[in-house]
Amino acid sequence: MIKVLLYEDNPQLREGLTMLISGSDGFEVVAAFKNCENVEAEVAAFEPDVVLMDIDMPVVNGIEGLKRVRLVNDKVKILMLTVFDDNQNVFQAISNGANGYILKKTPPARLLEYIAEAATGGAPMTASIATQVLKMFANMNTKQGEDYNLSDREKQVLQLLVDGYSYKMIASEMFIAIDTVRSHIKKIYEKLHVNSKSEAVAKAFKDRIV
Amino acid sequence: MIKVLLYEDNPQLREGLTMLISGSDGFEVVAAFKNCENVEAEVAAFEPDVVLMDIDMPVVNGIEGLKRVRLVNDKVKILMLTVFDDNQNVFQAISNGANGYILKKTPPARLLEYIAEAATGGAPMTASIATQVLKMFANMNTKQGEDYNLSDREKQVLQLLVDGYSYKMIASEMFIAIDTVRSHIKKIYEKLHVNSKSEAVAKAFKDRIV
DNA sequence: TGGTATTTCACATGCTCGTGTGATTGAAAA
DNA sequence: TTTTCAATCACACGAGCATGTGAAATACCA
Repeated sequence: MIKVLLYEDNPQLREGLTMLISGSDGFEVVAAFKNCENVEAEVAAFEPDVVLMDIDMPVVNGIEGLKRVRLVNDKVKILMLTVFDDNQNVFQAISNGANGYILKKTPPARLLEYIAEAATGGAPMTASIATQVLKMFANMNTKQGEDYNLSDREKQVLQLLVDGYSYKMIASEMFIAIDTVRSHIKKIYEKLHVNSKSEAVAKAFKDRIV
Repeated sequence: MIKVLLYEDNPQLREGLTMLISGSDGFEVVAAFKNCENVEAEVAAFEPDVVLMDIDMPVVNGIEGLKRVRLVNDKVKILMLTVFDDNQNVFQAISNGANGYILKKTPPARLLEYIAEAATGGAPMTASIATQVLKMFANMNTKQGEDYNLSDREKQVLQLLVDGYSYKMIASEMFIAIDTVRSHIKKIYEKLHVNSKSEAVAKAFKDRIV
């Protein structure tokens, strides 16, 4: 028996979902609330396997509720439920440890499958959400900045700069004269269009040169 | 009719998959190869809707094949196929624009569903993979650095340092004396355990203070 | 009410950094 | 073969930065 705890502000939908879930073999709604004001206590009290959490709720919304639960409980599965596949919310939900993210327009039979999948450690997602997640993932690892055409030696110097080395330290680390370090750094500044050590370091981080 | 292009080094499995897919209504294997040596040309020639790409192949593996296709074609759907839900490969595949990632142990009926889902823009994933993806996502956004107990004023100064301002510029920007800037920065260095501008900037980036 | 932390400012010293100018070597490209 | 460029080193100057010491006003907490 999969125990479900439900958060949904719309009374009709709350009723409907409760009837759907509790009316199905192997599923049971242990409680249903209209917002997350006391979500920590409620999760602790009812010990659900899966929490179905609407995102758009008054007073305390679903994302906030998710955060609150995760502060004290990493085990319970939390399925976010929403009308829109809004980019920002998806990101927020996943970053905060949601186990799945499904749209309200999901057909009832599918919803039950998703709940079961979440209960067994899966990560059910509506197709459009899954696509979004992959795209976000791909994007955030693609933006390795422009190629500034740094030579190998210049890259080494920049790396040491980023690691907090002074000119003197770089010189001894690389077995070259301090004036050579200067001349490398001068070229680096030209190529990065900066004119100080700290700007170069900042740019190295921003553009993922290091 | 969904046109599938298949890459799989194992002859038995290649045959089996071809028969399964081509034997199903609405699906057709337009060609099958044992590695990705000429994947760009083959994708261009056969114009498949979905590419089924094994990861572990000799000569040119699936990840490399994925990269090659994505250099010239962002439209075709690419479904990665593998025996292991190996963390590194999943990450690589998704970062390089794969549309889905499924395990070979997937039952035949399910495989066809997944292909269809990929063709219509979804992102089919085996449950264990989906879970991994969410965890990776959650982890990479959780490491919000320690709290160094910087005061508001100190945070402002640090922000300006990161943006490449000199002491003089910070002073005029904040309407305070340059010596005040110095004293703020001295405190910042103490709190961050650094002793230079560029180290502070680096630490600000690393620990997401900015 | 007194300790603590923040914010403000001042003066001084010495090292670090940015820049200018110039030179040599060796390897790769035209 | 000449040109170009990366890498190396040198000297010098001035501005910027790190640090030390000291102090005063404000605010908050116990």
